[in-house]
Amino acid sequence: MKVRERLLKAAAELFYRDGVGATGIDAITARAGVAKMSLYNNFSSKADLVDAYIQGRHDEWMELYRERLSHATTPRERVLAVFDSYVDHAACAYEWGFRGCGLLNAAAELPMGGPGRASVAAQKEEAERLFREHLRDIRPSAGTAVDEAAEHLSFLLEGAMARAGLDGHDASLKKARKIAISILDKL
Amino acid sequence: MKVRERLLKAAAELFYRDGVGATGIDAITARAGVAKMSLYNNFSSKADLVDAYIQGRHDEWMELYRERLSHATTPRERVLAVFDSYVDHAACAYEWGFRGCGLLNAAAELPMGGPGRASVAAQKEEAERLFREHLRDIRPSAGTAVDEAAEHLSFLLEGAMARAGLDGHDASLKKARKIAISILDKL
DNA sequence: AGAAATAGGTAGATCGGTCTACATAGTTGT
DNA sequence: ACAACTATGTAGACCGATCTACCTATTTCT
Repeated sequence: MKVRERLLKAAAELFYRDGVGATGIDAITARAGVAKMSLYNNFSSKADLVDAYIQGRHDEWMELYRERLSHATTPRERVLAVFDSYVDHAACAYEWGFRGCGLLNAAAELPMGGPGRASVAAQKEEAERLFREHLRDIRPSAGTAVDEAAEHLSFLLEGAMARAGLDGHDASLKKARKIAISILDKL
Repeated sequence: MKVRERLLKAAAELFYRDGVGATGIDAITARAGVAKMSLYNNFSSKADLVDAYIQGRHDEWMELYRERLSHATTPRERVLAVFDSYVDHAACAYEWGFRGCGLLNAAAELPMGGPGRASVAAQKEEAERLFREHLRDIRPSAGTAVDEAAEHLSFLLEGAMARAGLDGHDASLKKARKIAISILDKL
């Protein structure tokens, strides 16, 4: 594994487990088994590494979602695939101790105007957009009702993830999935 | 205003705006207009101050909720009072720049086993408990349906707060309140 | 008088970031 | 074939700044 990948992997683990601010450069390079200069040969700064971490988590989730999507046959299953991808991502984090959505946790530490928060916001908007598209396949005639339902599902999912992070397990996420099913039933 | 209150007020502003880890004690004492030693005369450590900050935010929210509750006449209005108290708390934060739920943001920075995370989790459980009690007044006969609806509302509310924090305004919270009304209609 | 708060400094660690000196491996020129 | 060059990485010292926490001597308030 190349140096840059080792750095990203080590940073991802430590940023998620201990937080961005609490993780020092030395801890990252030590865990990656890499010289400190190698970090600055691959990233211009710690902030740059943080941005790469956020982008990496987004890509990681998208891959999990696409995998779920490929096995979904109905629009309803495609809606639930978003929930399942969140559960899958939570399962990935179990080995380091589940602490909720890494993107939301990182955003909580980032300053208001920065690119990191914007990336996290974009991921949440994308999840809502996926809901909206699949819901439109279920009820093509509905207009703003679909938009509201997509927002509803997004809030439900993100709230369950926040609660799950506090609890340290994904039970809330699975309950939210059940609630989502009953929402789809009433749609 | 006494020294301890000035410290708590300054800490609350800086912890919320910049995050817990990024805020040094010098910044807190400077903003409070207080000597550095006064901090350690009133709090045993920064971690102790952080715990007091979390407790203070919880109390602050509870007061806003009780104020809303005192003007609610029906169980349905008491359910919505929880949403309104969140909107009220968000409005308090506008002068420093709204960044979402201060408790969730703080929890994102706190280690897993500590008392801070437990306090935050307890606040979220309390909000869900309030939902559950008021819902039970609406539908006393229902059993697990009420529990599920309370969880549903909790996830909806927390998710909307998370999204609102990323957006920097409380529009999502107000949309979640509308969705909550339609949930109550279908109950 | 006595308690509480003040200003300011100190200790010791850690932070992000830079720098030098050296090792290794692959490529190039002759 | 063999030396020279380049790219990449390592180990570790080093920088100024900042961090938490504690200490002392002085002033303020009741």
